[in-house]
Amino acid sequence: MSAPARAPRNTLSRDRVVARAVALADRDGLGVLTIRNIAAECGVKPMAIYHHVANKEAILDAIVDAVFAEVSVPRADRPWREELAERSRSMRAALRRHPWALSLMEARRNPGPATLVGHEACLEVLRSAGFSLQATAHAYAVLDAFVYGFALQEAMLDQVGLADSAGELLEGMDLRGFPRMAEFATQHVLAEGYSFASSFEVGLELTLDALERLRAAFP
Amino acid sequence: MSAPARAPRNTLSRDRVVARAVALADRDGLGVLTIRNIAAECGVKPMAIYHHVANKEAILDAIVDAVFAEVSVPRADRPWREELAERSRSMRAALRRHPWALSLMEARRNPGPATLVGHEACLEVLRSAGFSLQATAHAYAVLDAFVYGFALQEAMLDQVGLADSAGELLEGMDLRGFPRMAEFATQHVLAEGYSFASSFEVGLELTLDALERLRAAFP
DNA sequence: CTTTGTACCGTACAACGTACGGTAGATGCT
DNA sequence: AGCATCTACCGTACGTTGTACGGTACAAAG
Repeated sequence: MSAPARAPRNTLSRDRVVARAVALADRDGLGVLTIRNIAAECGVKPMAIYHHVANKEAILDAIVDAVFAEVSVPRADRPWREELAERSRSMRAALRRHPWALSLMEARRNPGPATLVGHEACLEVLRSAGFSLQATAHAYAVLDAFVYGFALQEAMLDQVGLADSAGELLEGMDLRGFPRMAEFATQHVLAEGYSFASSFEVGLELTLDALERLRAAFP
Repeated sequence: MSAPARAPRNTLSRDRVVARAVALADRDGLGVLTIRNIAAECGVKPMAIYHHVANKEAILDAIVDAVFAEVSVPRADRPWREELAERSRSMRAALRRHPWALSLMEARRNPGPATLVGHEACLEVLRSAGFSLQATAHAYAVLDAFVYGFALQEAMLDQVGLADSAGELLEGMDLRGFPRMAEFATQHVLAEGYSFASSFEVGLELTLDALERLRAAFP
């Protein structure tokens, strides 16, 4: 009789654990992201995980940073507006691929390398474009607020089930007493070609316009 | 011998459970928000909770709505810009009093009455101010994105320990290789009178300016 | 004084994170 | 070749979680 199914050696590594954890969260949500499930996803028994990561917190830190690693890093030698627009689109796309990242981000304590590199690059772009320290602070705060906030709203809308045929949303929710929401739902949301996402580009351009004004206002 | 310490009747109610849960989360964070702790906070044994709420999910739904209930509701018979500014400030303040609310919001499935009332009022304000349905959709998305996103950043900064004397932050973090962050930290963050919060008013005004443009652009 | 309904409680269970110690396969030394 | 050592994976166990199920005591009603 051979030994009872021990995994071959070196099936695991910190990076593999993190990658499988990301895949698991993408597929089934944060709720099933348990050490036992991650281990199973890696084809390994639970306690094997702990030889590659300190604890579950470290995994959460790592998968958040993995999301940031997917975001395009802006370059200071090209026009700041296009670079920041591209990074913003890229960030929103990443947060949409990994909707669990937002609720995790808020509670993380340790930034992680990809996060830091991204911050550094954005600061470099703004400073190189002639934003003062004041203007940079305001600009970065305002732009990130828009991107994070928009992604958060998209995540919330997903939950509330706008993914379902929006007609059903109407039936399920009782809109008596909410005439404006009813109007909005029937005449706008249900209209041909509506998508919440379309507000992103509109808002992004307005926000970038605001940054221009910020640069002038805080020289 | 009398019975072993049974709580007097009617010590509990759904509202009391929710209120104690909010207080507990404010004091010690989401991590300790367990049924057992909530029960203790209410002076009651764990299973008593379940006679007033269906399950923990229902409590989470309820405390999120409790936060929204603290936010000022804008009035359509006054200037839209001031009303929405006031609501935005009020929302940010509420999310700062209850920083756990943001991470919860993303995953909530059932809006709750205060949430719905708030939405209705904002739509009413915009529509009454002459925003078209298109403009209203974009405007509401952009404004809420800014407010939620700003609050999210404030929550993240709290976690990363900007609350500590910012000098310590610098020592703890290794900023070699991140010259712009170093510059930013030493010359701006550490400067007299710096506060991240000051970007809120700046961003809010810019965002409200953007709404004006939106109204004109989508008639 | 009994009946009934409601509000609180005790116990139990499956699933969680993880401490602790064990074991097997690879590697290095002689 | 034989042995020691190191490393990577595993089994067991403990405390804590949400909550199903059934019990119990108090209040009101008849």
